[in-house]
Amino acid sequence: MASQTVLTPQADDFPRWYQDVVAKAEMADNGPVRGTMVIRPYGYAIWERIQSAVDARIKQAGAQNAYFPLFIPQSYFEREAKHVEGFSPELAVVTYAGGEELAEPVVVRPTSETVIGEFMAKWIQSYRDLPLLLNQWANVVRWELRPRLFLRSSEFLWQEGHTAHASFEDAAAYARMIHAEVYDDFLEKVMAIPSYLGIKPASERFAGAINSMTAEGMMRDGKALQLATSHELGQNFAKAFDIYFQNEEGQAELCYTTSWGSSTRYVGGLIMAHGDDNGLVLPPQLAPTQAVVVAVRDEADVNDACARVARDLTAAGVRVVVDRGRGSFGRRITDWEIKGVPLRIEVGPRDLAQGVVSVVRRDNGEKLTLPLDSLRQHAIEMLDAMQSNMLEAALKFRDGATYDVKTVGEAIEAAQEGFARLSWDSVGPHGEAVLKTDAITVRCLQRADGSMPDSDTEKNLVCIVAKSY
RNA sequence: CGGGGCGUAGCGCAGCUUGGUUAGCGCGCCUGCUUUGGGAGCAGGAGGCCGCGGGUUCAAAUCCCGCCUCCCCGACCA
Repeated sequence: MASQTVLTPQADDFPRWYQDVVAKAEMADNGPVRGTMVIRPYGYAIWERIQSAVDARIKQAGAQNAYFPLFIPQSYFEREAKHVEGFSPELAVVTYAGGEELAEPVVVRPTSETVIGEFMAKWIQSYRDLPLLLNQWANVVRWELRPRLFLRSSEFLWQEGHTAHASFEDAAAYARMIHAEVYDDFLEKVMAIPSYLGIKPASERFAGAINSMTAEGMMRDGKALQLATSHELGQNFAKAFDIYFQNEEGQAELCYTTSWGSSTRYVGGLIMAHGDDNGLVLPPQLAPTQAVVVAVRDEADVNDACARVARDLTAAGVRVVVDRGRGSFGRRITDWEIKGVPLRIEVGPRDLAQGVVSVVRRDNGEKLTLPLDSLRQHAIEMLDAMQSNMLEAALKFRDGATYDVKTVGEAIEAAQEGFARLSWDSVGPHGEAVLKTDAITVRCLQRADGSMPDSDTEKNLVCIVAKSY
């Protein structure tokens, strides 16, 4: 009966809390090879909902799904100097297969710009073939030194978009559109995570890009997490892979390409942006189970009533499961809380005698006693309210922990508990080096009004600096 | 790669200093009964190449040598 701490409190040890949640909510396990991850059914169900929401937006943006191979000839990587330089340290390379040494080693893809570039060159002949808008859902491998489940694993799942365009302007506009209408829209509307959108300073740019955009979310411990990224690749990959098209005058021109990606890291962000000391808190739109109907006791009347409630809510489009009354009540509801299920509907003999049920909201703990006949409508309203409340709460938390400062010294102080925002001119490459000694980085550059700059050479930019995952 | 630590049941650990024959504890798991409105109680039970290899000894989880692993802190990334 005595309630003890099930999870390490966030304030005691945030990383430990994170591990506890991942384990106790049955989201993932470490794989047998260091840095690999087993995604368990509950974690995968969340990922599938993320995937479908992101995929729908990608298709809305006009891109089509395709699939390219896991194995890439090593020579492809060597064609783009910056790209090979950036990725070499984390490549997994197959040198032995089929019982013998391979003539040319094969790289396990860490990202697919190179293979896809090769095929873009083959498929693009004329300006009529442009823009070419591709996306793939795949696994990628980056040999990580410091792996953490969902946040940084040696193998992870993601989507990577790759496009080719006839002009710099068209490529830039498309990458920006993806960033705003796929990533930011998804993060805000579905994940309920507000993010700072901006461009990366040169030091943090993708290997081979001319410009990298990012969406930076704030976690509950005040650290930053990069949740998505979009790159303008200029003509770098087009040159390396001969991606030419004939223009309307019949002359050969190099394409401009983009790439953009987001991954299972979303799940880590979800945990850390919304979770509390009782576990996960899932935005209703992402929750595999939106409401659990908990039978207080394992009795026929109670179970029958639970089944009726579940049927009613399912008919109204709510994702429901019934928890029949086996095992102690306290244990069961604690488990549902750890899993972050948005609504808990408790049905017991005392409720039934009065024709009511008790409904508890996961995000704010609000508990209501509602008549059975109005439950359906209230449940839908509560789910909607919770979805928008979570975004508001996250926004308030983030804004409250973002400090406007003047100097690098003040930024270091502010970054101990949140984000610091200051003029980019007062930081620059030298300031970045100073910040780095405190494990703080420039997360992104923005215009003073918070909008996305055209490039890092724009005047009067501000930067957001923080510790990060 | 440099510094620090760990390896004993599914998980978390004790035992090692001062060797001693059936290797313990908590959680979890199985069976039964009683329970069930905030992590239930009792009883019974299953589960171990004590990281690997060698050595010392009548006897090694324990002492010695070698190796391996994983974790934590300093250079990259979705």
